[in-house]
Amino acid sequence: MKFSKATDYALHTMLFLTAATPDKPVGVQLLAEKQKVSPTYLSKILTKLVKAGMIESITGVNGGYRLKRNWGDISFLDIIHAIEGSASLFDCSFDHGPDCPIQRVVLAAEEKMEEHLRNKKMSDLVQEMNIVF
Amino acid sequence: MKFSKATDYALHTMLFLTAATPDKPVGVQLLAEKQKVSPTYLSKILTKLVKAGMIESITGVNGGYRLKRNWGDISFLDIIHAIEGSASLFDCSFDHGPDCPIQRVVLAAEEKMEEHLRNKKMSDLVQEMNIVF
DNA sequence: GTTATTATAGATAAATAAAATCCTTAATTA
DNA sequence: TAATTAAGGATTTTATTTATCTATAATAAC
Ligand code: SF4
Ligand code: SF4
Repeated sequence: MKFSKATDYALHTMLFLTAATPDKPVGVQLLAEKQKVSPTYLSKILTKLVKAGMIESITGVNGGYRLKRNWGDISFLDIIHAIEGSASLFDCSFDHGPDCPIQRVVLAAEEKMEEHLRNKKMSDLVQEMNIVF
Repeated sequence: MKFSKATDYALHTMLFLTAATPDKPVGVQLLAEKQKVSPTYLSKILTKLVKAGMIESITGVNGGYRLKRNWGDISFLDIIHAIEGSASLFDCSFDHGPDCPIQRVVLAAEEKMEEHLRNKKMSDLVQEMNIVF
C-alpha cells in the first residue's frame, strides 16, 4: 500500500503553484522539469486537478496553470481524493454487515488519517515553505 | 492506494483462529475454503504470520495453524506490517530534508492511522465476534 | 488571418506489482 | 511405510500504474 506517484506529483505541483506568483500561469513544461517527470503525464494529472476545481488552466501562448481563488481552503485530502478517488482503503469481499470488527477497526483507522489530511490546508504551508524547491 | 487482498486474508484468518479452539490446529484447507481463496496462496501468507511469530504451524496429519500464546497482544498493525512490510506510505524521490511540509503532513497523517491500528489488539475482538463467519 | 504555443483527450505501450498456480521438498503422525 | 500437511521456489496470470504518442482545440502574438 503506497500513495501513487501521481499523488506525489499533484502535491508537489500544488506546493509549487502556492509558492509561485498567483496570477501568472506556470506551464506544464516547467512544472514537469522541476519534478523530473514527463510533461504529458503530468498534464493528465493536472487536468484532474482542474476538473476538481483546484487550479485553472489557460491555454495558448503564455498559458499554463494557476491556483483558483479558493486555494487556501484546499486540503491535502482534497488533492489526494482528486487523484486517487475517494474509495475506502479497505473493501471486503462479502460484507457481513456493519458489526464486523475488522471493518470497524480498519475504517476507523483510515478516518483518523483522513481527518488529519482534511485539516491540513494548502494555506497552512505558506509560512513553512522556506527551503523547498 | 488500497490494502492488499493478502492483508485482508491475513486479518480474516487471525479473526477465525481467534474464534477457534485455541489448541487444535486448523488446516489451511479449511481456512481457504471459508475465504474462497486458493489454499496455496493463503499458505504463503500464513507463512509470513508464522515468521512474524503470531501463529505457529504444525505439520503432518491433523496439523495446521494455531495462535501463539501471546495472541492477545497482537495488534492490527502487527498483522498489516507482517504482510505489507512496514515502509512508509509515502516516499519522496528527492528528500529535501525534514523541513519539507509535504512529508511532515503526510507522515503525520499516516502515524495517526497506525496509532489506531496499533491500539486495536486481537483480544479486543473477542467479545465483538457474534455474527461473523 | 497565420503561426506559434499551450492544454486536452484518446489510444496504446511499457513497467511494475499483486494474485494465483504448479510442483517439489520436508516434517509428522498413524 | 503411507497419508497428510506446511514450506518454498519458480512461474504464470492479471491488474494497476506509469509513461508515450498523436491528434485536436484554444489562445495570443504577430
Ligand atoms: S468479516 Fe468483516 S471484513 Fe470480512 S468479509 Fe465479513 S464484513 Fe467484510
Ligand atoms: S519537496 Fe518534500 S516531499 Fe517533495 S521531494 Fe522534497 S522533501 Fe520530498
